[in-house]
Parts: sequence; structure tokens; C-alpha cells
Amino acid sequence: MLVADNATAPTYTIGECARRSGFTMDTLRYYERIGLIDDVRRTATGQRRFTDADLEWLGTLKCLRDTGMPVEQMARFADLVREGDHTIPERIRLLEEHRVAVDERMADLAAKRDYISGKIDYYRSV
Amino acid sequence: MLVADNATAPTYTIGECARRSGFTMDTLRYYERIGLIDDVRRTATGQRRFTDADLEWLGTLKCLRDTGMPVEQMARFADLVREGDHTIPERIRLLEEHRVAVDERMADLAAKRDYISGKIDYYRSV
DNA sequence: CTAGGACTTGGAGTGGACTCCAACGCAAAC
DNA sequence: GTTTGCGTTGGAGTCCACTCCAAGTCCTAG
Repeated sequence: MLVADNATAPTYTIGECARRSGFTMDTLRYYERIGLIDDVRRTATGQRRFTDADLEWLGTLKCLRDTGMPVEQMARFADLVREGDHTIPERIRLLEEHRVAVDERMADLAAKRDYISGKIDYYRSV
Repeated sequence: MLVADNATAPTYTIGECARRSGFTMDTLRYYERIGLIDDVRRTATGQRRFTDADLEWLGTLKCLRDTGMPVEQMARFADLVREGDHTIPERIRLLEEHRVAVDERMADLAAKRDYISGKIDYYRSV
């Protein structure tokens, strides 16, 4: 459910954030715990309230995770972001390196997909 | 090292088979144990001797594994192969289903690769 | 014949990434 | 104002796919 602090800045409970980000609530708490997400704002009684900025960051994390980046490297990236703009060259390097890994993975998948197709064709011909 | 039983049928020790298949020796033993590989032929003293047919099967397994098929499903496939030719339609179904999964994975990777590229471009523009 | 490397086993341990739990507090709806 | 359900915590547990270990045997090069 959406919870508004004021007229202009929507915030989200962890459940809503889970729904929107595609992570489970447990994963969100886990990510916060290990420093992948900055400490999330809380209500007076301690409940988390995620912002749109949090959700955007989570979108980036999801992209990195789903392309196979290990949590440790995501943590490194999160650290760089926290350290400020002077780390941008390093962030670029990290992302470029990751992109190469993704490209290799895709090429490997494509080749193996073809092998599978060949296998299917063979079975069809039997 | 290659060990020849006779002039026509080369066989391989587990170490050589590991080198050729890309699996570790431990993984080969593990796969045999859980039934992904048929019981491998042995020397009189109990050492494994893999054949070219074993290596070919391992190539298939490697392809399935590297495209993300869970061990359990590979075991199902291995069972079908053992059951004989009447399971070919079922094997085709299994492989086609898997190919769909691989295609989806590739599409997802491609989309996320683009997102990463956009991020890199953004950082370059800052 | 002997050294050193490759192989054997059953079973325990690892690593990564969550995922679940209990016991509790807080919120929203009626 | 009570029920239903969402949220909190620290810590333990799970899952997958290996990976390692110890203690022993086997093989081959010199």
C-alpha cells in the first residue's frame, strides 16, 4: 500500500516495495543488512518506508543481480555510489566489465541453444 | 591420459575425462552417483574408464547444465534416455520446454544488457 | 623396486543467496 | 475496540550444486 508523508513524496511499505521491485521482503531486508541498500527511512515506530529513489536503485540492483552479478560485486558498486561522484570512472569500469560478462554469457547461451535445437531436430528425424 | 582396451575403443581415466569434458573429477563422480551418467565401466581394480560415448553424453549434460537446467531435470532426461526410444517424444518435449526457457533468459539478458549500457552512457555524460 | 602421482570410497563440509521462524508490535477496517 | 494482517528483530535453516577429506589402493616412470 502507498503511504504519503505529504502531498509530494510517496513512500511505500516493505510489502508494496517488494511488489514493485520484484524482490521479496526478506531479500529487501537482507540487502539492507548487507549494505546493498542504504538504511531505509523509518516511521516513528520503526517501520520501513521506501521512496521512489529507493525503488529506482532497486531496479538497478535487480538488473545487476538478474544478469548474474555476485552480491559482493553489487556491494562494491553500492559503496562506490555512496562515495560520491568522483567514483564515476570506477563505476563505469565495473559496469563495462560486467557488460562483457553478460555478452559472453549471451553468446554462450546462443551457442548452446543451437546445440539443443540440433538435438531436437535429431530426435525428430529418428 | 588415454588408455586403450584394444585397437579400436579408446577409454579415458576420470582425470582425462574431466579435462575433456570440462567437469571436475568430483562432479563426474557426483553425476554418476546421482544417476546423471550410467554406471561407468571399470578396470579389474575398480578404476573408471570413460568411453567416447560417455564423453558425448557429458557434452549434452554440459550444454543442459550451462544453460541453467536443474540437476533434477537433467536426471529426468537421463532416465528417459535409459528407458529407450519410445521416450523420444517426451525427450523432445523436455528439450523444447528448456529451449523456451533459454530463449526467455536470453531475451531478459539482452534487455538488461541494454539497461546497463544506458547506465554506462549516463555516467559518461556526467 | 620404489617414488610419486592418479585413483578409490563414504560421508562431511562449503558457498552463495536467500528464506524462514518465533514472538512480538503496529495499522487499518469495520 | 478488536480482529486481521502487515511489519519488526536476530538468528537459524534451506537449497543447490558441488567440493573436499581421509585413508587407502593402483599405476607407471625411472
